[in-house]
Amino acid sequence: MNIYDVSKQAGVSIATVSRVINGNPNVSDRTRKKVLAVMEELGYTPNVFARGLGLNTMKTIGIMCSDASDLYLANAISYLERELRANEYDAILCCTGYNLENKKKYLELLLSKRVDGVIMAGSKFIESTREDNEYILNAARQVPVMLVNGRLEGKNIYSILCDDYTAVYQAVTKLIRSGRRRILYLYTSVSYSGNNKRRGYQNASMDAGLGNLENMIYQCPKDIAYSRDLLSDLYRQGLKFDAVMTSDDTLAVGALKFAASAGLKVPEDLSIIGYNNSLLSRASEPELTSVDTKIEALCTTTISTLMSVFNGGKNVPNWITISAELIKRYTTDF
Amino acid sequence: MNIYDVSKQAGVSIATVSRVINGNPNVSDRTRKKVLAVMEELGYTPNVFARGLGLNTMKTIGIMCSDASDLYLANAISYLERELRANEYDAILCCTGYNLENKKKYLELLLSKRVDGVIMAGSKFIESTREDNEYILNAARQVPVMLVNGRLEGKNIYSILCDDYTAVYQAVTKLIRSGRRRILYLYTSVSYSGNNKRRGYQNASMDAGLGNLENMIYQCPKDIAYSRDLLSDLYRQGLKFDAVMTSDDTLAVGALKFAASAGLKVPEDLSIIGYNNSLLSRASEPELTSVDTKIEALCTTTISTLMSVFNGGKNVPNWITISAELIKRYTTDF
DNA sequence: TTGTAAGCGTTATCAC
DNA sequence: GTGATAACGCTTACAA
Repeated sequence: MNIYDVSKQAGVSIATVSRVINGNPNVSDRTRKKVLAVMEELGYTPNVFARGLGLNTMKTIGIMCSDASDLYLANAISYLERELRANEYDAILCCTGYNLENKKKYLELLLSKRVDGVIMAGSKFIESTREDNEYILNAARQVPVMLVNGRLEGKNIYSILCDDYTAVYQAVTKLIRSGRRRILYLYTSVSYSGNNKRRGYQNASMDAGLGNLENMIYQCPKDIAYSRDLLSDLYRQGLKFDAVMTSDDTLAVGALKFAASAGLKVPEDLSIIGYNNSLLSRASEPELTSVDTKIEALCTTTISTLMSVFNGGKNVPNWITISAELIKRYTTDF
Repeated sequence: MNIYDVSKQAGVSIATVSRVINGNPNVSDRTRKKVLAVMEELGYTPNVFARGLGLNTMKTIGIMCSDASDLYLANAISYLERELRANEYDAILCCTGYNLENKKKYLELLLSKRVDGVIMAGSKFIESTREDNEYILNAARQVPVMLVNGRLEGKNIYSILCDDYTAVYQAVTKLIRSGRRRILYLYTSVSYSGNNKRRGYQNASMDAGLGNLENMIYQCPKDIAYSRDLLSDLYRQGLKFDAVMTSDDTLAVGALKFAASAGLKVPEDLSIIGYNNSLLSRASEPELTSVDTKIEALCTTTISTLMSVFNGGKNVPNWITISAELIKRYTTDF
């Protein structure tokens, strides 16, 4: 069942059938209807491989993410896929993990599959040295590369991010204004986004005259139990703190568990702010005040930008920032 | 840059180059090395579209899921993708939502993309009438269809599921043995898996001489607040219950919130059991006793089964069941 | 508006 | 072992 069968049955040439398939206007209505009818009758479906060969594209985008089961990334994937499909693109999913060599390998793999573009979801794809980011710059020579919540300058590379700096700055400022003085900052990892959050924390406390609080900053694996135990340890060691700002809801839930175990009241004795406004922020008790990082807006913007690139749009911005929003719940008293 | 360029440069025919690419043993070591060297030198990558055209496959599997941001499905997707990639298959992700027409449309779409197989992740693809499942039977005429946690009999259809019946039966039996008599059952939706859970609940209470408890069974949207409010309403209306068995951790978290608001102690006044052993079961306070439904095992089994089908394996079972495991935490006192 | 024919870059079947 | 060469099913100039 191919284009020849259809053309024969419809009494036209394959070129005409092809025109009908591709919506070419240079076909008489009568012919178009006839061909369409035959296609329907024969249950004909164009062969996408042959099509890909001729057009050198299969309208497919590679989505790379470190871990599709991560709450934040799972949401991102869901939105990205929805938007891609709305634009008639398929999404090939590629979970890379966190190892650089694997990320390189998988990017190569996607390119060898001739995807029309690559989306890197999450901040874990940008390394600290220029050399280690070379693989992305190289990829961008072949197809547009979209960084959802990552930042890298380069031709054909587009960064769409949340304004994490301002988000944390404002959240911490609110904590300070509500009377908190010893605010702990817990973060999971260093990345462009991670650095911005940290800067937001430090600048907010500097601007409020509390110093940069270097000794109030702690890294912690993205794990509830780790976070809880880290805080318990610090508490036992005598560190005083009346608030915890985190870079992820997971850590905030850990802080909540620490508070419960230490007999601290939230938010009276300990205020806590989460990040990402994930499901966790509504599952915990009390529910977390958290920063909504606007994943959906990030994703829709990513895809619309990508489509602009495909449509040859001039002046497509390489760097788009979206504002976050602080969602107040019950772990803060402002 | 194509196979002709390589063949010219290497001084062999394209047939030989093709043989090298495809690991055909009928090539002398000397020639193979030569060709490999030229491919390397020229940075040649085979064109997957041409390849697909010739082989009529691009080693791609369509993964359908209702919602990639759902905790359970996000995990499933993550495992499925990992296993597919380990077998050198790509995964095209397709989030369908819950509407039947959309599910049909997307399945059609995937088939028109000539995927080599379709995986339906989650129990939401099987409808209650034979007629509404026809679209799956039809698809199975073209490619193998794998149902992860769904059940449908048919040629070329493979169901891999968790033994939900036994899981719930045993969990409820434990509740009864620990002294609970008025056990509420909260479930999110009817499906093959949903029915089995419900049967497990009913049979356990029947077998324990507590009757079938028809009036203790309630449906509730998969939402923390809904679950909390439903229980609050029932409680206010005077319904007595000393335990809640749920079909999903989300509902169990809602039960926890209800307990907190009603001043009920967990597990003393109210025992709660969640389902799926998701992140939520560790984020809540106290942490949920929950049924681990072995998603990973389900997914690895799904892919290994699919590979057996591709390899022409005879006697590939159409129905595989995996046992769940009850994870005891702090919302039960057994 | 329609048809002819030349690609597109492989794989696979023959010969040799 | 290796090389011609015919598929594979489409798109797209170029002609008519």
